[in-house]
Amino acid sequence: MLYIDVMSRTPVYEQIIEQMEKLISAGILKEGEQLPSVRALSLELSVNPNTIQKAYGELDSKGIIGSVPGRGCYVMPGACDILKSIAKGKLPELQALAQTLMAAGVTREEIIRAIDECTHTVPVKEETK
Amino acid sequence: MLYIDVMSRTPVYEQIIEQMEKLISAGILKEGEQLPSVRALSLELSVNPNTIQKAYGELDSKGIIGSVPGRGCYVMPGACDILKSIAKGKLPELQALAQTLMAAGVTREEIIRAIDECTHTVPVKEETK
DNA sequence: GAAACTGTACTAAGACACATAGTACAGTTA
DNA sequence: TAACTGTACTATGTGTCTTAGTACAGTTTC
Repeated sequence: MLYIDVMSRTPVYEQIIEQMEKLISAGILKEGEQLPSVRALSLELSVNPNTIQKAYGELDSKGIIGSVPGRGCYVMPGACDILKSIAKGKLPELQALAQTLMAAGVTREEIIRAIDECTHTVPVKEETK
Repeated sequence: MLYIDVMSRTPVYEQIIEQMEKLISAGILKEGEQLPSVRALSLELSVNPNTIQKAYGELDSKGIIGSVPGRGCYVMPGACDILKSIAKGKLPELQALAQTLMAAGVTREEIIRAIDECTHTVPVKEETK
């Protein structure tokens, strides 16, 4: 379900956050659905329970998941809306990258073509098997 | 000439590298031109000379600048070409970001509009959120 | 030649984030 | 009661980044 790259410069807990958010945005983890427990996921990913807890804690503070002591963690209703507004907040990051590329001589068309290339093939919506 | 954000998560030496590369791409630092000395820049930016040396060392190993012991560091001829090819190598990074945004519900048009917005009006400056 | 610059190469130390390890406690469920 | 759940805490190890200090060799200028 999740894949951890221990060699990556991005911390493990952030990788977990990013992938959980993608699963929720994609509808693979539905609103109201229960997440794997801290201990179960730590075993599955071979990381420390504290690392999972840190990831879950941040998702909780964002309002994306809700934690119920004794019961478990659940995807909050409205999580997708929150994720979309967070995503819009990341547009400046994309703008900065685009600016860097164009300053180095990459053209607007090359950038847009690259975006179209990678987003055409993503099967987030039509999934009827 | 350069601005360091000590609160940033990106290391100081990387900030120096990025900004030097932008200055070279923009033609503000021309090929063949001499860079400020390690010690002078360390005083100007209030960082340790070792930090400057680390930045210069990486720029050197990329072939963007050349170091001559006793004389100084100079922008290498062909630096802009190298920078452009490095920039093209960063397209996957931009693709990944675009994919994340679109997976969260941001539309292709919103992304392209954001890119056009920032690249039309901003010359070479950097804008950190 | 001397002085003042240049880049370069070390070692040592501190700060900080990340991750692991272990323990403990309270709430929920079967 | 037993087995799960989240949560909190301390301690420890590790790696990167940064600073500090020293030293050496080459170049330039006077």
